[in-house]
Amino acid sequence: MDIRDENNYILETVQSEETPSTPEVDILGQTSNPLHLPPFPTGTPAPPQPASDPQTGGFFSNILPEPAPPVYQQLVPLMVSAPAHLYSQPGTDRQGQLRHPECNALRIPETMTQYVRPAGELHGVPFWDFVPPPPPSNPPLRPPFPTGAPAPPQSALDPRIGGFLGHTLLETAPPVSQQLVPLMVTNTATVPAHLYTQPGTDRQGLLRHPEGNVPGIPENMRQYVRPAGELHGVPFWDFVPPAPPSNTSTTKKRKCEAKQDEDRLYIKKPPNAFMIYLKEQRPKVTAELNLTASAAVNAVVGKRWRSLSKAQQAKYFDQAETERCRHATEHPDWTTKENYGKKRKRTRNRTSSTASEPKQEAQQAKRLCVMPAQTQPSSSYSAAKEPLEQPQRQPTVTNLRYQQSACVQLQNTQTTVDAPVCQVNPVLPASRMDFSPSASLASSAAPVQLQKDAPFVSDTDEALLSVVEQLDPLLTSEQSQQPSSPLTGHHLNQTNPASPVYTSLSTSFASSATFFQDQKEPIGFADIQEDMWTLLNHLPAAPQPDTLSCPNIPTLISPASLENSSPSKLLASSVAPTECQSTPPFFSQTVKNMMGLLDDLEPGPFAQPLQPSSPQADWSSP
DNA sequence: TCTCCTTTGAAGTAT
DNA sequence: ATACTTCAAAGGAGA
Repeated sequence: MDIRDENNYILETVQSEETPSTPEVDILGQTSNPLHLPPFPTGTPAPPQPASDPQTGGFFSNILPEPAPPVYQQLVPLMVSAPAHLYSQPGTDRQGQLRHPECNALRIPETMTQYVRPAGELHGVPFWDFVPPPPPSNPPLRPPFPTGAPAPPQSALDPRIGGFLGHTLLETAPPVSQQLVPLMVTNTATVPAHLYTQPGTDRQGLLRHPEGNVPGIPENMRQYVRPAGELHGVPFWDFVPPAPPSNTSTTKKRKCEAKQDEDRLYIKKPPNAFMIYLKEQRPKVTAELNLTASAAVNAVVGKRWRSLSKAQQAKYFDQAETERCRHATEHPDWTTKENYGKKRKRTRNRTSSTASEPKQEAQQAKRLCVMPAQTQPSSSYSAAKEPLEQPQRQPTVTNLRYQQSACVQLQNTQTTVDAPVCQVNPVLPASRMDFSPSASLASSAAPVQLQKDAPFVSDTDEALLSVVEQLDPLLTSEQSQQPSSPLTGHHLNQTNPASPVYTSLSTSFASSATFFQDQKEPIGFADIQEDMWTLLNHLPAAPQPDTLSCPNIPTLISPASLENSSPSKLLASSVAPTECQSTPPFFSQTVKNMMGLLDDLEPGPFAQPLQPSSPQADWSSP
């Protein structure tokens, strides 16, 4: 009789007979289906398999006796071997089952002894194997395999651990320093070395015992393992805690621990998105700007990072997430906490030194908001900040110096479309902007907004950043690459450098234009478009351009359509959202046109600095 | 030789 | 919950 007949026999038996529920067979719920990966236990019990599993045709364990492999094959020993107390702590029993008082093992009921036979011992705990069922041709002398057995434990292909459990653990798992959870150790770190390999094969290319097909434990790893027992004659290992120091005196113990701490492999943090970007951009910036100082290079890269769109940054966030997952897989127990204090000298020195206090304050202040004194009436300081976030430090005499110097720098610094070091109305770069209509209105209507990231720079910071700005023509060109584009910082400053709308427009327009020139996908187009329309609808009437270059849609813009048309109407009429959404290059052209319109605009309301006390300024009425 | 500088983001600690 | 701190990379500069 072939296997198909055997399966039919078992299924028929399951369907025809009401199988008794025997919850005592905790250990017997292991699937022995050789087609499945061996469900090596990891200590976390999986929910029971539903009895109506379409794949198995019934409760899993009901067909267990059928595919149980002969023990001598040793192919999947763990599929049928499990510690009886797998899911219970000594002295407890969630299932209310009888247990051996010493080893906490399940007592095998008399009626079940015919199904199992000893397989070996691990840590003195007996393991059992299923006994192959009788030939199906005979009438069922024994009752069908009882239901109610638990589902198989988790697969050994735990994504946190990886493929070959024993191999991976030996390489990456830290020594287990205590045996408080022996079964956890056993379940995760004790594994038959040949679990996933056939005799004579080795996916990992490990040396193996010619008979037991066991990978040789590397010499430098022997200190971390010790024999745990044998199943079917196959040795199992446990990770062991590092050998305790021979001298137990506290001092020597600490020294030993310190030594071990030093010797322990230092696992670095996985890089975040910016670090990946930094690593990628650093050589480019170094070459382009002929910079050698890493600090300056990093500052440039930081600016470029902020100028990226969310979509462009997403690539690096994805990479960072991948790195993070890989890191977690390789070092499942590692946390960033382990590296704390390893590089703390710098901060310790800094905080302990009074001489560096101004710099500390400058560093601290860089995280805070700045309200420039010279470009903003002093009386408006409180008014400006009142409804907004309060700086963490009042402008005392000490830090006022930095505040003022920062403002001097504002005038001397060639303003780019990026957020300057210190600006009247800090505006987020386009990449950080919320392009929702509400946010757009809010940003344009209440532009005087204290921004946490607005730096509060020191003299040296200023000097460095000033140099950086001068040394980074690429950034400026990147953000206003088009020679025809009027949206250069210089031009905007001529119009009104303090205009928040212009800053916002320049930032968002330039970034949008650059973005859409490079972007192959219309990511976020609708939002940006909406934002631009919102802003344009609040612009004053402007001299009409003679022509509107829009080669992609010549029929949409006729001379007639230009009559009595505001820029917003022009754009609204010329740019159909759905059309643009599918044709980003067209939108890019539109952005250019919008820039042209902006260029031709009179200063209008921007001639007067926006009063911070009137956040709901009506831009449509000059 | 060691620390700082400089950036952003993630994660930890402190309040 | 929020603010603050530390670390990840890099290499020159300065103590």
